[in-house]
Amino acid sequence: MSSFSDEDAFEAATVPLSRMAMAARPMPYLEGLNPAQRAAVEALQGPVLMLAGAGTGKTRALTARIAHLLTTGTARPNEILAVTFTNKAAREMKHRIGKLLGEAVEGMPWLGTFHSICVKLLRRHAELVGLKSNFTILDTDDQIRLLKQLIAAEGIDDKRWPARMLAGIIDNWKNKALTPDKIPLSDSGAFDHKGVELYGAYQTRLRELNACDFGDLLLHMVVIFQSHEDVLDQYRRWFRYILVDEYQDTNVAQYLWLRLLAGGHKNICCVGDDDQSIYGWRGAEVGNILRFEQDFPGAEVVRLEQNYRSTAHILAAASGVIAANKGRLGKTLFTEGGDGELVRLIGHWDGEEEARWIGDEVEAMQRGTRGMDPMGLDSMAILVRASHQMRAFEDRFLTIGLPYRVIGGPRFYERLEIRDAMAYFRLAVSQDDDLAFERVVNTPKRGLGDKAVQTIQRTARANGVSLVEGARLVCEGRLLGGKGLKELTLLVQGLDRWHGQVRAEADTHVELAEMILDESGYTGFWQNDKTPEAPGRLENLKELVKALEQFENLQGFLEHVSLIMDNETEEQGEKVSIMTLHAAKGLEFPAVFLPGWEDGLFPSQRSMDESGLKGLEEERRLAYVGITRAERICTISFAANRRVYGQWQSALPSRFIDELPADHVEVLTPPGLYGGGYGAAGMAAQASPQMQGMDRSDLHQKAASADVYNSPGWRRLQSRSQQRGMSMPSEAKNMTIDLDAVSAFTEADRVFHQKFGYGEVMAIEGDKLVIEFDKAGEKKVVARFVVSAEAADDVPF
DNA sequence: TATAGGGAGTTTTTT
DNA sequence: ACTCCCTATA
Repeated sequence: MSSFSDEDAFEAATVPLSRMAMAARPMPYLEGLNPAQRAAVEALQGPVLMLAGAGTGKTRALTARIAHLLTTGTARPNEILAVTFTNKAAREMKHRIGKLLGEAVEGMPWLGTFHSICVKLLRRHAELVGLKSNFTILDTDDQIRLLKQLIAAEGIDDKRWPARMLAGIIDNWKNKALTPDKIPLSDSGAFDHKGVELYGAYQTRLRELNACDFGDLLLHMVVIFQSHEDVLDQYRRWFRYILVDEYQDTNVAQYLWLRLLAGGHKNICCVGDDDQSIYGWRGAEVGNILRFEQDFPGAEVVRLEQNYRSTAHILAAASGVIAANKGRLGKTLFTEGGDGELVRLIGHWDGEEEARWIGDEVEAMQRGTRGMDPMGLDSMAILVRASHQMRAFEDRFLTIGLPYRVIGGPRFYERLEIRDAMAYFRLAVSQDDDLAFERVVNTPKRGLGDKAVQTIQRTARANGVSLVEGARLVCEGRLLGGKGLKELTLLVQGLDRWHGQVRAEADTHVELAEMILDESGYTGFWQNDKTPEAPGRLENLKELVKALEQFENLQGFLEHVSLIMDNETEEQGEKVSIMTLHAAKGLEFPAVFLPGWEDGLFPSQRSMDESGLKGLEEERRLAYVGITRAERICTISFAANRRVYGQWQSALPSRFIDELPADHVEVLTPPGLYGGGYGAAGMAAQASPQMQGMDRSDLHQKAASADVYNSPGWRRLQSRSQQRGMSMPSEAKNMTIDLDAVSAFTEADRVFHQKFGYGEVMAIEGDKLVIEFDKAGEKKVVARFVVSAEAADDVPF
């Protein structure tokens, strides 16, 4: 290809041609778009904010927009910068663009996550921030280990000032695009007044190691763009059209990065939903999306409000909750579908019963119930606020043999065995990788403990060489004793051999990887391990080697792996999904269960304590995200009692429950309330209320015990149900709300509690009683859940 | 050097 | 209650 004018000629000839082509070329991707989506697709020039409510066909509009840019000849694939947050979203988008345009579309090289795009850019310009282009990317573990060393070097007590904390502080600064010299005075007290200094030391150390952490990928690029106008200009011309997904999740660094790149042509289209901003705690700034019109004057704002996912009742419930937030851009979701089922609300005695009920309900829905078609387990999901809530469900589902799948959890590449294996690969590629050496020097056990490692470090530092070189010197100088010396010599020889193989490219990199894991003794280490996890770990190692096949060589693999490996182990089989609300964002299920709606748990107390109203509003958005995941059936539940950190605690229903619009909610009666919950009547009712063909109001009449009904939240539900013409259990209605429950007891009283049985009052603390139970030990219990022992004797449990 | 037991922490999570 | 991490101890 001649260096000039092929491109120019192409350009000159194709502009008019492309116009003609535009008229002629079919645009099937426009078909079936609603007017708002179509507007968002066709507004190609200038800044556009696409406010896309949950389930409004955002990805569809976004991919159609890209197809439109390409089909009309407005941009070529490599001129479009399209950014997502996760690899999954990037893959999905690639896939869908491919489908829209047929196989003809050549890969979009600049469609990817913020991080993967920044890595590509940073490898080109690494020298501008003092790195070499083959820098390594540290993950959180490496980061902590490094910081620990720096903290120790400063002589700081890492008990009071843990490395994790410093890592968090530094991450926050990086999220805000603050380099060590830019930290505001107000932050100077951070980490015992040593934070800023340590941050500086950390950055220096990273540079020495030719490494950077995840935050640096963005930060370095922002610094480069800010200080090298020529580089910025180059990319401004290069990326003629910019698209951003999940804009409400961008942090300051990402925002600056985008603004710098879009600064020239301002052809930037940001897609997002301020109501689904749930990542404030990791630096996301809702303000970015709220400010878009100020940042880009004259921006076109398109609202996608027609929802294709949920029934009208579900949308109304979600809208009712989110309406309590202030400072929203405002959207009104609507559907052309039917009302569907009311959102179901149910209170339970405790968390175990809640899990039991949901398990039964899942099975009932699987069979088909109340005239509804049977539903596959894949169609159902349980969404919890915090991962520890999953346990109750796992326990329950295990006992009843209900297949489930937990989404989330540790990422593949974060697993111990994967990281160990990677460290060996890293060392084979580059012997300068001190962090990798530290990681594997005694894994598997080689009798090289702290003392040996210190000797190696001292030797390395004294000679100004890497740890591998230091180890070599230690071996030559026989600075270690018998077994350790022998093992270390073997290790160094192994490293040299593998490094030689990498350079010689004698074997395929897959064979080489297997050889390294084998010869290092790492595979054998897990084969000899008798813990139950060992087989799984070996399996993971196999998968790692398999993943290698997709790359040219080890180097290529290492460059990308930290950014692209994720949990793509697609388990087969029909299973109910259990995951956190955060993990559920972007997903949808015909039936969704939202358990644990209790104040303190959801909204999370910690979130409210730490971030006040802002925190509460983010929790509310989380509730909104949860409800809008449901297509047809949405079931919200709460428990009056729950074990928290080993202590039983009672809680009130979530304040979000009050915000549900009554007209769209149906209050179900908890089976556990019949006949005391654990007696025969309770079990019978609980087993299958629907199957027995009982009307709910019949069941209501049978309710006997109703402590849950004493909570203010339940009383609000009660009055609401009555408005809706439902009848509450007569016992519950007549039950007096005994606000002075505590005063009914004195120390040494014999009492009875439904869950813990008989016990003796030891002390009174506020509205709680400290009770020494005969069987369950000492517990702190809210007084109204306790009756005197004599009274209990009269009730047949 | 390996391991048992004390102590502290315990929302959410991507890259 | 449970887990992780560190330290004292064999």
